[in-house]
Amino acid sequence: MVGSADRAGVRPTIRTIAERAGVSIATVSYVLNRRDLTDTKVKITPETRRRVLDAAEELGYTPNQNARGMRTGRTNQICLVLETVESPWSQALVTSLTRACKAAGMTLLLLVDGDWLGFLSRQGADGAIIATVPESQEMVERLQVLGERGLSIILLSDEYDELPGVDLIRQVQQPAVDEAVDLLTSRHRRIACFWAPENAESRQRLGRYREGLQRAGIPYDAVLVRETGASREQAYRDMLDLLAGRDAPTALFATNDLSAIGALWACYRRGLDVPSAFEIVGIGNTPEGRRADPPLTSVGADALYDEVAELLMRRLTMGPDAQRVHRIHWSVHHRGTTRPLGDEPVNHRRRK
Amino acid sequence: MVGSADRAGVRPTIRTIAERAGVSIATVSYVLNRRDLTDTKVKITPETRRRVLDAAEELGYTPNQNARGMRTGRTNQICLVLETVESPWSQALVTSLTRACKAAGMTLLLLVDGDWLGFLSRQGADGAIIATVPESQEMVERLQVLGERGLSIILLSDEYDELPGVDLIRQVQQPAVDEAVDLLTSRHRRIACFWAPENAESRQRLGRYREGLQRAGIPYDAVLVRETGASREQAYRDMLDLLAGRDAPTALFATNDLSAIGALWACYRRGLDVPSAFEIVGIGNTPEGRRADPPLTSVGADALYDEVAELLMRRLTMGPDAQRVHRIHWSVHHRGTTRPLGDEPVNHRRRK
DNA sequence: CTGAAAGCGCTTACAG
DNA sequence: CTGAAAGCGCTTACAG
Repeated sequence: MVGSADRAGVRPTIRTIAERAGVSIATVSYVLNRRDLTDTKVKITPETRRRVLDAAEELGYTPNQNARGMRTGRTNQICLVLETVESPWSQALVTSLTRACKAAGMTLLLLVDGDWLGFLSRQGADGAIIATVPESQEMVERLQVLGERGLSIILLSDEYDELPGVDLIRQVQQPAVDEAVDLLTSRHRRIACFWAPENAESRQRLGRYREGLQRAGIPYDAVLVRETGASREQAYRDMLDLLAGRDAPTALFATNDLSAIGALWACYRRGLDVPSAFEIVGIGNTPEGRRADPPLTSVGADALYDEVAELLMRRLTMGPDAQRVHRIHWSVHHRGTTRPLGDEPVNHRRRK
Repeated sequence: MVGSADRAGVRPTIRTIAERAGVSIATVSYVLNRRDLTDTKVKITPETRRRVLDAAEELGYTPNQNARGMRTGRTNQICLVLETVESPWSQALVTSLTRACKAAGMTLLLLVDGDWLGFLSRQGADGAIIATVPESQEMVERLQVLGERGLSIILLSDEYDELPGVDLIRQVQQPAVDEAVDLLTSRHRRIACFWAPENAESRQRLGRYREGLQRAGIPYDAVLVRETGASREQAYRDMLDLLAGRDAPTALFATNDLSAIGALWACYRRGLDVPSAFEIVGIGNTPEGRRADPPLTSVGADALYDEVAELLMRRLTMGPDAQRVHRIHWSVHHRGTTRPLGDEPVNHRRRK
């Protein structure tokens, strides 16, 4: 004697369970949400509880998130918005947040290059980490509105001093970036720069490179500056090209870790030892760079990824507080692709 | 004279719009869903339409996806379940699906290593591509139930002959893998193998390697077989180690493209030319491998990623059809890390 | 100890 | 041309 809800193709609801267990839907809801165990005002006999649980089990019941979300306003979902999934930076963020969400019993949803603002507007998540740059001022405003309506939003951006309604993670990059450039200019006169024209941060870093050269009295040479993007392969090719040319560089300032890694292979391919014959500095301080051989010297934050995850969890549990702008200071992480500090300058190889 | 819904922190609903525009909520819904333009039975005067649209605009209205989803049963979301976001294989899938979803006006959600079954059970998406192996038989059964209840599911797996309720994409790997092994054994006697013990497919490929050696009468040498995982870095180190040892290999059969790429760098670092002095075959036919220098010879499907995307869209628009098992045949993609076919065998380098 | 009922924000068949 | 009303599947304050 099966009810209509037993037909294949029909999802069981709490009503189906209630019928089968011979109780009201309220009782089913209480049992399923363990309200009878947590709230002293709700009392259910163990026997009723068992019947409900058994019925749910037999029917293969799973709650309808849409209904639940509409009622409670919560989704138990976190949204991470990424520009690409291919950068080591994104991957580190995914790793940190996956761990944090799992521990908190939440589901992490990645949104790559899609209509994330629409998704969030439609109540897709309780919190969001925006690791892509909003394309327009209007998007920023809509983001703020969402934040003011109660969505926990963390924006990773240096573009704004503050943004009411959202948490802003600002990275104080410049001092450390300048320090890295100065390190190279103190040891080299032919320093290549790899950058990504499509990336605003990379453009700024190119600016720091140029100013650094100026500080050191080194003339700017356009040949040494290559648009590699954030690509191992293009960097590899450009580096081969540079090394084959006359008056080749002896060091590289790469505006992202991936292009630094690509350059590293090119050095090996040409039999150039790093760091004794060639020095490389990357930017981002990514796990990927740390795994290179030798590990990449890189400018970046210390523990950005975990800090983001921690902030999100705090917001979700405690709500916003006064401190909504978070400054993360960068530093130079000296590793294997630069020689130890205090090393005397190498004799600059001149073909002339 | 602002209504209560104008307060900050309160989302406007169609009711708010209706009040402001002086119409019923039904009219608002019709206008917002363009029913008045598409359904001849619904007629709204242009003037009313304008009033509704203006009110929605002023209030910053966005539909509540939970309510809409509960009513319609649709989410307009697609879920891609991935084991990791770091493999080139995953990335290629993300690229293809992002494009397809965008074109179809759907939102692609990535779920990495989370409770994807729970997410799908709770009606999180209209369709799902499962590119991770379900951990238990029970999960497979739950997946089938979801499929039978109307969720469009595509499972990428060779573990099952068929799975009622879901679309199965099976990859016919073996003939092509054997062909690649035979190519190497016809030219080399010292052939390394890089594999990933945690990966079932990789384990099978190791089996094909061993059988291939046997076919060619080449003794199995455990020294040449390394557990590199799917990691550039570990493969790089293992390859350096192998090349430094006595009786070094002259070719590599890598069970995934990433480890093949890592080995390639190691060859360069050691000054070994590829493919003239060392040949490498990877598996996966990934974009990442194609971007290597030289492009990696790799065994894999031709256009797997786009085919998956296309199948999904077909299911979403037309529903399931009789053909629910899809076989994709692999082949050997000869590129730059192997010498042209027909080349005479190289003289095997022996240190002895 | 349990149930009837309201209501979350939508969509849509139906009535005017 | 437009509106009143039912109902999607839940949760929860309230009444017994």
